[in-house]
Parts: sequence; C-alpha cells; structure tokens
Amino acid sequence: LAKARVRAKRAYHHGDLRESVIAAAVQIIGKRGPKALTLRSVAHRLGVSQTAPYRHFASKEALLAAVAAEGFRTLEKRIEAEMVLAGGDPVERFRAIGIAYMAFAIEHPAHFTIMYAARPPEFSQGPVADASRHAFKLTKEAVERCQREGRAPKGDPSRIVVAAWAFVHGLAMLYENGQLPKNYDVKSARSLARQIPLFLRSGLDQP
Amino acid sequence: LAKARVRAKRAYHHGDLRESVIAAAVQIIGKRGPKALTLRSVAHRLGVSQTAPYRHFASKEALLAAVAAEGFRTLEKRIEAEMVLAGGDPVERFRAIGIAYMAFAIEHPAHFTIMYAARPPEFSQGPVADASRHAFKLTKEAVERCQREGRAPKGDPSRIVVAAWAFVHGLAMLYENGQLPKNYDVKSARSLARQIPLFLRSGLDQP
DNA sequence: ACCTGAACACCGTTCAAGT
DNA sequence: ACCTGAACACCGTTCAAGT
Repeated sequence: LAKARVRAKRAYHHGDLRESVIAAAVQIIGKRGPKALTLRSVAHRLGVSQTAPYRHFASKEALLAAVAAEGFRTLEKRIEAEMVLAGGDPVERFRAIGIAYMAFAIEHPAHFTIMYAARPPEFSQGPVADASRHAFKLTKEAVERCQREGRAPKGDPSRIVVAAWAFVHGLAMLYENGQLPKNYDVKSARSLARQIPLFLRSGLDQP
Repeated sequence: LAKARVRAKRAYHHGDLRESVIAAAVQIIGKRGPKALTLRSVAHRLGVSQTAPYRHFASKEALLAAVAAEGFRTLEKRIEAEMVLAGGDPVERFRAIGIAYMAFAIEHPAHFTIMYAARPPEFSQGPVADASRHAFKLTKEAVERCQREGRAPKGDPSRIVVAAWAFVHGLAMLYENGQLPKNYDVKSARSLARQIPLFLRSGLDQP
C-alpha cells in the first residue's frame, strides 16, 4: 500500500543519500533560512528516518562543511569560466575574479551563507581551505601580472589581493543582508567591474 | 545557609537583571562562541531561574537584538571619538570612521559577531537600523566635504560610502574569521589608514 | 552496508503558581 | 512586579536491533 511506496522511495536512496542530503540542506536554507536547517527536517523531506543522515555525515557540522565544500567547488568553476571570458588583459583577469565572486554570492545565496556564516573547525583544513588558498593564488598571479606591466603599484601583491578580497566579500555580505542602498545596483555583478580595479591604482602604500 | 546566600544574590537582580543578562550573554559569546549562548546558560551563570530572562526579553532573538543595539551604540561613540581626534581635514575624517569601525570590531568581537552574524528581523527597524543610518550619514557627509574640496571624484557620494563600508566591513569579517594572511597586520587598526581613502581617489566612475 | 526506533540530554518557550 | 518549577515540543546524537 502506501507503506510499500514509501519503502520503494527509501530504497532509492541506497548509495545516493549523501548527495540527496546535501541538496535537501541547500534547499531548506534557501527557502527558510539557515536557522530552519535541522537534520530531522532534511531526513523528513527525503522520507528517510531521522538517523539515516548519520550514515553519511558524522554530525550536523560535517554536513555544513560538505555544503561549504560544494560551494567552494562551484565558486572555483565560476572563477575559471570568468577568467576565460576575460582573455589575456591582466586587469580584466583581476576584475573577472571579483565579478565571479559577486555573481556566485548572488546566484548561490544558500551556499554563500554557509560558507561564511557558520565556520566549523573543519574549514581550517581540507577541501575548504584548499579552495580558499587556490582562489587567493589565482588573484595574486593576476595582480603580479598587473605589476609587471606597470598597471599596479609595486610592493607586496598580497596586500592588494587582501584589499580586493575584503572589498568584494564585504559587498557580497552587505548585499546578502539587504544593507545596500536601493540605488546601488549590485544585482548585476558586472556593474562592479569598474570598482574592483581601484585597488590596482592607488592607496596601497605600505603602512 | 547556602540557600539563603543564593536567595540574597537573586534579590540583587531585582531591577537590574536586564543589564546582567546582556553582559552575561556577551561574556559567554566571547569565551565560548555564539553557538554556546543559550538562555539557560545565561540564567545559570546569573544564579537565576531559567525562565527569569523572559521577564526582560520576549525571546532569545530579542536578547541578541539588545546585544547588537548595545554594540551599535558603542560603535557610534567610537566613531565620534575618532572623528574628534581627526580634526578638520575631510580625508582624515573619512579615514577616522573606517579606523573606528575596524577598532570596534577588534575590541568588541562578541558584539561584532552578533551584529552581523545573527540578523533577526528586529534589526530592520528600531535602534539598530537607526545606528546604521547614522553611521552612513556621517560617512556621506565626510565624503561630500572631500568632494567640495576636490579631494574625491564628483558623482553620487553614496557609491563611495558603500565601497568604503564594504571594504572595511569585509576586512573586519576576514579578520574575525582568521582568514587574513599572517603578514597582513590588521591588529593595529591604524595601519588601515592609508588604504581606506583609496576610495576617494579613483575607480569610482558611474557604471 | 544501510536504515530504523527508542532513548538521552539539551534547548526555547509557556504557564500556573508562588512572594 | 518579579521569579520559580513543571511541562511541552523540538533538537543533535547514540545505540541496539533489524534487513
């Protein structure tokens, strides 16, 4: 009867539950906010017992870390795609990273929220830390090319990277929190293009 | 006996419990992180029954909103103090706001976390929104003075304010999360002074 | 190997009752 | 007015037991 159908549905999750749990978590966060995410709600949504997710995640934090890792992978792909579009100009490449970051935050708010709201200790190591380092390295390379061509001031490129990162991250944060003034059209990520390279041009003297 | 002493301690909280609850919440967040903050832990720390805080706060979120409001008041005072130090030069005044913001984030991490991590609906109105608006207005005035003296590009000053705000907020965020490179000395807030006014000098063309 | 059901400790919140 | 104690619904997590 109905019970048989439920059982069939459950059987479907054999070997696939891990991905389903992540997807359901993202959906719940997206629809009802991070506070509404409970393991039990995930399990219920998937028609699975409340303890089933523990087969695939050691804890709720481990699930959040998996969502974050997925987010960082997506961000990485977004950056790569935008870099290809940018072509060879180093300033354009620098811009592309910021545009990709902003676009990612806008297009994947649930992932973005988890990536920076909850920061379990798992984030300091493993795939999340790797992705973070990789994005930093890409940006630094773009800045160094700008410096070589005389389009950014001399000095430690890391300072420029951090400044740009802080700017874009802060902007994404303010956007996410709805704290940007109405006339500030950040919905189109490309409108930021002109603002990001200001970090290449001035003000970055050593302290 | 011991019971009498507890009773005396409790009596002390007559008319004073509200402030004590806020202070205890800040301490718990500072020592054990926002996740460890429970109304019950606050009550226990104050030697009061678990339901006593409900006399002063309608909910846990209301308590968090009160912590945030206290944070915004402190930030406001910090900005005013730094503005006095800055004197009359408009660029210095613009800098002062960013310095005060960064210094506040460093000196009051528990408040800062609550102000931007948890965002209950209470934040959209009331004292929190007021403080936010006031800080924005102060910054905008500083920018407009810079523009009048030819030390910032023409155009909508709000764009410069938002860019500077995003930058400083992002930097504080990265600092709070321990995501800044080791050689990036943000612990001394004043080392940011040279970086903040870059928003006044370039790159802020209209999109 | 993967899932269930019952149980435990903990939480926010409510409410009748105490002073 | 202010606080307590018991209770409710909910949560993360554990574990013996099922297939």
